[in-house]
Parts: sequence; structure tokens; C-alpha cells
Amino acid sequence: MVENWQEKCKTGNMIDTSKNTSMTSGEAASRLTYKLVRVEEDGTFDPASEDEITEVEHLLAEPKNEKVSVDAVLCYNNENPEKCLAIEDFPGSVDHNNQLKTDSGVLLSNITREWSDDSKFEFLDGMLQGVDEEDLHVTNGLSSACEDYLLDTEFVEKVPDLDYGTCGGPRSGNLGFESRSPGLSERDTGGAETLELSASTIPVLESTSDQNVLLLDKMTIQELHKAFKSTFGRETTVKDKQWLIRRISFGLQNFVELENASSLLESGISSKRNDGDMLLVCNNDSPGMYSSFTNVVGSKGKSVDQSVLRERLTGVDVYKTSYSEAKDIGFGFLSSRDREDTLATRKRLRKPTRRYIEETSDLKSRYCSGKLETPITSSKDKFMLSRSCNQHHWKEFVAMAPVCKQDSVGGSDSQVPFGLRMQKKRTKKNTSAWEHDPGDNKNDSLLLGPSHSSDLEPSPTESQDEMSDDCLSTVRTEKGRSRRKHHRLWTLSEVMKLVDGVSQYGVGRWTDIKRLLFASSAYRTSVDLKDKWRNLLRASGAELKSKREVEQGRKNASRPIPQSVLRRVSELAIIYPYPRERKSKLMPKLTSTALISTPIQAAPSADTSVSRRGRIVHRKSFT
DNA sequence: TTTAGGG
DNA sequence: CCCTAAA
Repeated sequence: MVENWQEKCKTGNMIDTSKNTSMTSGEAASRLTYKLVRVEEDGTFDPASEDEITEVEHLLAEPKNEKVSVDAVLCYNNENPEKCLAIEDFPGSVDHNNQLKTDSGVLLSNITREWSDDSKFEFLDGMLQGVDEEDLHVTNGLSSACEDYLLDTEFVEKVPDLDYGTCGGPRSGNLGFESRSPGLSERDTGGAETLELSASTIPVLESTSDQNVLLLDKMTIQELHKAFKSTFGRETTVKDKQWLIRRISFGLQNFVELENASSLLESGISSKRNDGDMLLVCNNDSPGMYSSFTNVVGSKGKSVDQSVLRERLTGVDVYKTSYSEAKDIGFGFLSSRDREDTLATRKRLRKPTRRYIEETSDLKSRYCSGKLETPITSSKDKFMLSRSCNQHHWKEFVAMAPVCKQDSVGGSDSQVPFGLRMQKKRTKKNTSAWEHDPGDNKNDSLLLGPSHSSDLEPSPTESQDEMSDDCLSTVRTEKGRSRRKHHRLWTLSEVMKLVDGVSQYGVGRWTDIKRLLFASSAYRTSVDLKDKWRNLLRASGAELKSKREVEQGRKNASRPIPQSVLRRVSELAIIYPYPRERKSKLMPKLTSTALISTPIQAAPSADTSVSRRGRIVHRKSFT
């Protein structure tokens, strides 16, 4: 069914790509409404009844209201599916009957323009395409939200006609969900330059914060309430200790992600131990083309932790419009103030960071655009992964958005379209303004001006990570001149960006990558990127070499770069063989074939790549 | 200027 | 990271 659905989504979009751009975003917003629809077996949609709407609202409400929160443990087990479809009750004691009438259908919450029944696609269109290009972020948020519902209901429903493949093993069933964003396509790079990678799944073994749980375990209800409040910025009356613990724990780990609807599926995370959760990775697709969401389910054994990728920039606004009330754990959309609280709490409770501590400290100092710092917790991994989804939007935004920045730094108060400005600076010698590294972070902050920080701010991660420059250690040389030693350790987010960049532009086009993905970070020259990539390749290669090392590395916490990333790197390494690094690794001969057989072959820079490769190879053989 | 590579 | 050769 889902596949069906998905298909329709696709088609629907393709068919109705008619840009609805006649609407202003304001108009659009005012017309945004949540609609519930029932999805029939055949994939058609029926508007939901009042009751159902109420029910969904239940989903969004907190347990204390005796309403329903879905905290389902999802697991696939062919043997006895029924048992696997466990739904954890909340203290409020959930009435199962009341919970979801999903036996008969799927509840979907979606945004759509005036709902009209003349077309199923209307629904899809509204949901996936959004009301307007400018609302893309909204759109994506919806798709993820929808996905949640889909997934959820999918499981509750015992839809056997969906082929999950052989359930049980660490196999993954996919619920492909794609949303297209026509509005963004062919933007920044020009369609031809885009490389499309099939969505890949990256398993992430993430150790959950047992410590937190333990810690919380010892707390009294009152304390837990307190913690809850500081974590989520709201009171709770829930008495159930376990629930609180779970919530808080989870919140601590994912508070950043929390603003998105997540509770429907996340349940297991804190209660299960070290289940490897399969993260869906929305791989970079061609800029703005469509985000491909692949839900991977399954992991070691039966329990499944689902982590659904979510568009970061989305959720908040979307949901706030309709469900501002629903600020609660699951669908909690923490206001920035709330998040500050969260932050504070996290700082107290979070287990000592292994690395990237520097980040934390300087994030603080660079609290420029009112953004929040990135969490540097175990969840970071997950977070980062999800981040890649936003990459494009972010990038696009940065590159294209007609946002005006106030240039007080340059002395002129001129307002120049951001994108233009960047290019200008780049082309010109005026680089100093933004290349002028250290001192004026203000400049940096301005680059990601506050203008869009409020609602559009796609990925606070970057803005934060890149914004800070305290990582630089100032070295006093004997020469008397204090000079910076550009030793700034690479943020995971940066690494991710780099990887994304490479996946898009291929190896060797570091300037492009730098310009587009690292525009906000003055440091990190193209050379740096190159170097880093080299390192990454080495790392990934080393990892592939022996698994023991991997394990150890993880245990020793000496591997700052998550395997998932490394894995991606190695995948990319095959697609875009980097000149030299990869000779001793991987089957030397297969690489060439692999290249050919790779369906993903870089469309854009194929030529240059080849020639480059050729040159390199040539050289290599001679050296 | 940018990229590849060595240090 | 830095530096440099080559393009």
C-alpha cells in the first residue's frame, strides 16, 4: 500500500508540478490547514471525520491529558508479528481503542491547500509540494511528519501486503518516501551539475545514554518533574517514573531534534540499550530535486529503533501554526527559550563529551544569530545524519536566498542580496571581509544574518559550528607577531558537509564545495577541504580494513568520526576515486569496473573527473 | 588561482 | 596544516 501511495506521491507531484507560485507565502500560510485523511487500501484518500481529527489531536497531546501519545515499540518479526506490534502505554493509560483507528485506515495529517476531493493529488501536492516554493521548508516538514504517520500506522496496521522482505534479520525494509521540491530544482548548481546518489542507509550504532538513565533512575518524581521541565520547558504531571525517565533521557539526547514530531516512533531509544538503530539517511540528492527518505527498519534482532529523518528547519513553524498547543514531548517544538533551558539542563546532565568540547565552549561565545548550539551528544551522530537532508536547502538558501544582509562591517550599510554579495566578494579581492578570519565573527554572523534565523534558519548546526572561531589557537611566534595557527578541528557537521559536497560535486572540486557549503566558514580553504577528504579516505580505508579496529575505535571513543560517515566516504571513494590515496585499498581492479557499473556515475563532472583520474592514474603508474 | 601532493 | 609545483 505504501508503495502504492508512494508511487502516487511521486506521480502526483510530477503531474502536478504546476507551480502554484501564484500564491504568496502569506496567502499560503493563511490557508494552511491540517487535514486528516483516511487512506484506503487502494491508496485513495478520504477526508477524515471529526472524530478522527480529534484523535490525531490526541496524538499530539500529552499523556497527562489522558489522551493518546503513541509510543510504540516497533519491531519486525516475522514469526509473530502481533507480538511485535507492541504499543507501550503511557501512564495515562491509553485506551487502545481510542488510540488509532488504524485498523481501518491510516490517519494522516497533512497540509494542503483547500482540500478538494477532485484529486488525490491535490493532497499530495499540497503536502509534498507545499503551497509555494517559498514554503518548501514547510513542505518538507510535512513529508516527514507524514512519514511518521505512515510508518506508525503502517505498523499498527498489520499490512501484510507490504513486502518487508524477510523480516527478522538485520535486513531493512524500505518505506520510500519522496518529496519533491520542484521549486528548488536546478538552482544553485544548475541541474547538470548535480549528482544523484541513491539513498543509502547508514547504520549507526549509537550508545544511548545509559548514564543518564541511571542518573534519572535515582531521582525522585519531583526531581524528575523538575528535570522534565527544564528539559522540555514545560510542566508535567505524569507520575510514571519510567515514562519520565524515558522522556527526559530521550529529550536529553535528542533535544535538538525534538522540535520535530518524533515521539511516534522513537520510543525504543532510551529504553533499549545499545540497539543499533538504523538511521535513514536522506542522501544528498541533486540540489533541491527531492529528498529521498528511506526508512530502514531492522537491526540486530527484534527490537527496532526507528529514527526518522526530519527536516530540521521545517517542523517548528508548521506545527506551530496549527498545534502550538501541542508542545509536548513527542511533538514538542521547543521555543528557543525552551531550548535554552534545555541547553542548560543538558549541560548539567549530559555525560562528559569525548570530543568536540571546544565547539561547545565557543558556541557559547558565538551566540550570534540567536541560534542554538549544536548538541554534541551521542545524538549528534543522528543529528548529523539527518542534517544531510537539509544540506541542500540550506545551501540553496545561502546561495540563493534573496536575503539581505546588513553590512555594517564593511562600512557600507548597503543591503545586498546575500547570494550576490558572496559572489562578489569571492570574485573580487574584497575577500578580506569574509575571509578575514578570526577577529570579526560579527562578520560571520552577519553572513547568516538574523533575517532568516527566525524561521528559515535551516541548520543551526552550521551557523553555530562554523560561526565560532575559538578553536583557533593563537600562537605567539618568536617573530613577535601573534599568529594564528590554523588548527581547527573538524566538526562532525563540517565533515558531513564535506562529504555531502563531495557527493555532489565529486572529488577535486574543492573550490566549489567550499564556496557552496562552506561559505559561512571563512577558514577552511579549499585546500583544507582537500586535505580533510584525504584524511577521511584514509580513515575510511583503515576502517574497512579491519573490523576489530572499528569496534575498538568505537569503544575507545577515539573515533570521532562515526562509522556511518566513514562508510559514506568509502562509498564515495568508489564513485570518485581520489587520486592517490586509494591504491592499497579495495580491490584495485574492481574499482574501475565499479565506476562503470555505478549507476550513480557523476553526470556533472564526469569529464573532468575522468581526465583527472586519468592523469592521476598515469602519474601513479609512473611514480 | 586552483589542485594535487609531499612534508 | 603548510608549502609548492603544475596547470
